[in-house]
Amino acid sequence: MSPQVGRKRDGTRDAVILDATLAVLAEQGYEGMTIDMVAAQAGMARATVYRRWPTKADLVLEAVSRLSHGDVQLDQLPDTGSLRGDLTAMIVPFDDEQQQIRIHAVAGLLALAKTDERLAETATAAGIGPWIEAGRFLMQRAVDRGEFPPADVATLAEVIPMLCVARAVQRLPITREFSLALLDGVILPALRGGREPSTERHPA
Amino acid sequence: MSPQVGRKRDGTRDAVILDATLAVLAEQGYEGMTIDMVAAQAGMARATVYRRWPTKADLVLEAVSRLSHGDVQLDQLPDTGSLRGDLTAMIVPFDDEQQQIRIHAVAGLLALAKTDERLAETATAAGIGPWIEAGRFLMQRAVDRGEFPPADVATLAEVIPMLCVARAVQRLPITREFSLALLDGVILPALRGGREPSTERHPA
Amino acid sequence: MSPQVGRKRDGTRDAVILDATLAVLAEQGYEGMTIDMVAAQAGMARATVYRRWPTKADLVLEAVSRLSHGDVQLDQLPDTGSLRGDLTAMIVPFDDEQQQIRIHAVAGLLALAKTDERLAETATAAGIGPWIEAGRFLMQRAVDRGEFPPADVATLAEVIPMLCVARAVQRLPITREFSLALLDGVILPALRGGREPSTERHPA
Amino acid sequence: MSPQVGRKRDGTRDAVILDATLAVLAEQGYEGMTIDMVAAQAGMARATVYRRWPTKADLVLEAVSRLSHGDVQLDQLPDTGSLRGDLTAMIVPFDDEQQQIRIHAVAGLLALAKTDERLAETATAAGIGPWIEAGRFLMQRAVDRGEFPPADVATLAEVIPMLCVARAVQRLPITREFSLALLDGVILPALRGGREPSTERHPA
DNA sequence: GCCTAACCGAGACGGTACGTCCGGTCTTTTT
DNA sequence: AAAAAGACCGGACGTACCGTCTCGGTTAGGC
Repeated sequence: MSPQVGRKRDGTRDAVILDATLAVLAEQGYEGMTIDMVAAQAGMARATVYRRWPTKADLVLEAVSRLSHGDVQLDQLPDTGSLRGDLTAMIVPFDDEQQQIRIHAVAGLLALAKTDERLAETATAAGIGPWIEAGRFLMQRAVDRGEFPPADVATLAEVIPMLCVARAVQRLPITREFSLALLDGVILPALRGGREPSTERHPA
Repeated sequence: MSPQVGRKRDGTRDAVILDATLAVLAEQGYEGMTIDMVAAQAGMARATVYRRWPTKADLVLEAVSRLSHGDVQLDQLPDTGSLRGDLTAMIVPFDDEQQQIRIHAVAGLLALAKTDERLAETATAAGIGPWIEAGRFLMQRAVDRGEFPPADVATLAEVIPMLCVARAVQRLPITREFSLALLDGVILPALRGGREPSTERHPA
Repeated sequence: MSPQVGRKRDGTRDAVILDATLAVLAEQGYEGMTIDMVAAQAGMARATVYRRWPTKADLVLEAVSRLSHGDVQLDQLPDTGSLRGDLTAMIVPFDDEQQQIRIHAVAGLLALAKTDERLAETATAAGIGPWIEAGRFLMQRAVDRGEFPPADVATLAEVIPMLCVARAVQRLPITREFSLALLDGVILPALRGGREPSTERHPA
Repeated sequence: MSPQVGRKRDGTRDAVILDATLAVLAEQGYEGMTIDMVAAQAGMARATVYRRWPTKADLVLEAVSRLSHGDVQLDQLPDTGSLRGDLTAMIVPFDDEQQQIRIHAVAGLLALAKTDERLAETATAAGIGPWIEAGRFLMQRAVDRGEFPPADVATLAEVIPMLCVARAVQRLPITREFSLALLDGVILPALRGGREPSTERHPA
């Protein structure tokens, strides 16, 4: 169809630009981020960025979307035998700097949700959706194998990622300790607590 | 001290401007909001806005900060006898439009958290801080009177507000059903579950 | 008729304001002049200025108009016997600072001529009109008594004032030397030259 | 030297903007002129104007400065044999509309002379300087060839241009008749009159 | 090995919001 | 009622950024 004559677009630049976008986004937030900053960080011209993504929003959207590739795959999830082990194994690598950028980028992106209709559901979904989905899968597996009684797994799976993003918005560091506190203070107790409303008092 | 000469600043206008700010912010997000829009909505000149707040960020910051006044008071919290009753009573009024604006304004403000250092801790804290604090108080009281075993109340109290904001960011409505699902699916089960790690399987 | 209750308007302030206007106008020009500057220079509030003159243009107009009062009167013109003596006598007092302000104020006022229709003919007329008129009177008298042949006195009378203003516009000082050069290099030669076109060469 | 990378600035736009500036300036004066008006008149964006001239004053300054290009050249002055013929030939083309704009623009610019130090000598010099210089050249030539006795040519050359500007300030039209009246009523008589002070009466 | 089309860097351009400043009006307190 | 102080409305100024366009120069392919 397209004879594809002429110089080919340098495909390797896409990734460089997206990385630069994430870096600037994490540091400056959406407001403070400038296409010029991204281009400078990536070491190329503004036009090269615009040739690939028509607007700042598109650029940021794809940059955050790419976060879902390559790190969390449902078929490579840990299987330690207990949910706590599984989730801990998943949480630990989030200590590295790459993941810090990831979460802070999502936080920086929230600016757009109100402005750009398309980002409404996509933004956070792309950034932390796979994380949520992985957690949901692990929890459901634990329930299915009888480790816990039936529970509102879908809602529980959102808790850790969302509260991590909330911390990022407040410029607080996302430490493993914090994630583990959520795990032991909210997720596991909730799963142990089961679905039925508690009306009787617990035994003193 | 100062004998206060000259025409007095019309103090009632501050509130009008802040209300207009919240309305525009909730509808357009920080990006889409314009000082002109706010001034037009408030029915006054741009300069009148700038006389009070030097920058758009300052204006939005105070608008959201004011959210913490007048609606949630620790000494007027419900006391129904059970935590579920208390939290339900607190959740229900959040159905009204004023509270919708409040939450959506916080969501619209997140854009700034990365750009403006001052907003880092203040933004969310001012918007939903009192809400979190009230929940924490009610939960602690329930634990203290033996309704639940000891728990990480501080963390649990953040869950409902944060996830509501997260929904607002995604342009989803904050319904009472959603809040109650969080209550019954996360908070109460977690409190019932207690602090100790569960290692044994639950009885089938 | 008017019972004239309340505090009386302090009539002395008008002159203070007008003097301040001239001073600022001469220094800053019309563009650079601010009502605030005038009020500060006069040591009173802006409103006090506006109560007397509705607009900046009116204020400046009257300030410059007042220049025509009190210093040049047709019935008190010098009469030395020769035109050169008369004009020299009239020129000399223009060395003082008051007259410098006068001329520089006229120059500073020119800004308005294009903007404000009313100032079109009034502006320069008020500032230098009496000066022109006095010169015209003296020249006509000299012609009438036979000191010079008939000449286009009306036009000649404009030359010195206009070129002085032109110098003021260029921020050059208006010295007596300059005025005398005009007198001896333009006015008197022109009057000597008479009205008839010169076609024959002058005798070497 | 500089390899001139990037899109080239459209050089033709400078002239369009300057023409628009002169047109608006002549019509509205400096006060009434707006960068938006100029941009609209020139058919381009405000930023395009500001990219070339940082301030309104700079723009107007250059617009008026450009007036000195292309119309009065010392090596193309008329040579009719008599000074009156030369000056008349030079005056006549000033009837056209382009020259009207020129003079009125200079008049409109005078507003700035006091505000902007740079305009002090440049403004009028650029607008009417070449005109003055041309007149001075023609007069000096006439004196040199013995058409007139020695005279203060430098001062005389300023008379016609300055009084024309003065008329423009007063919103009066600059007609050929007016210029000729100056020529026959001031310039030529003054040249005929010569340099020596007249003390004796002219013969009846 | 050249031609051609597309790429790239650099920056002009249109448009729009920001935050400042000033002219002119209005309000409050003091004299 | 005038005066001092200053809030208020309206609008222009000059800056910065977004997204588009244009320009030289370079780099693939296809012939």
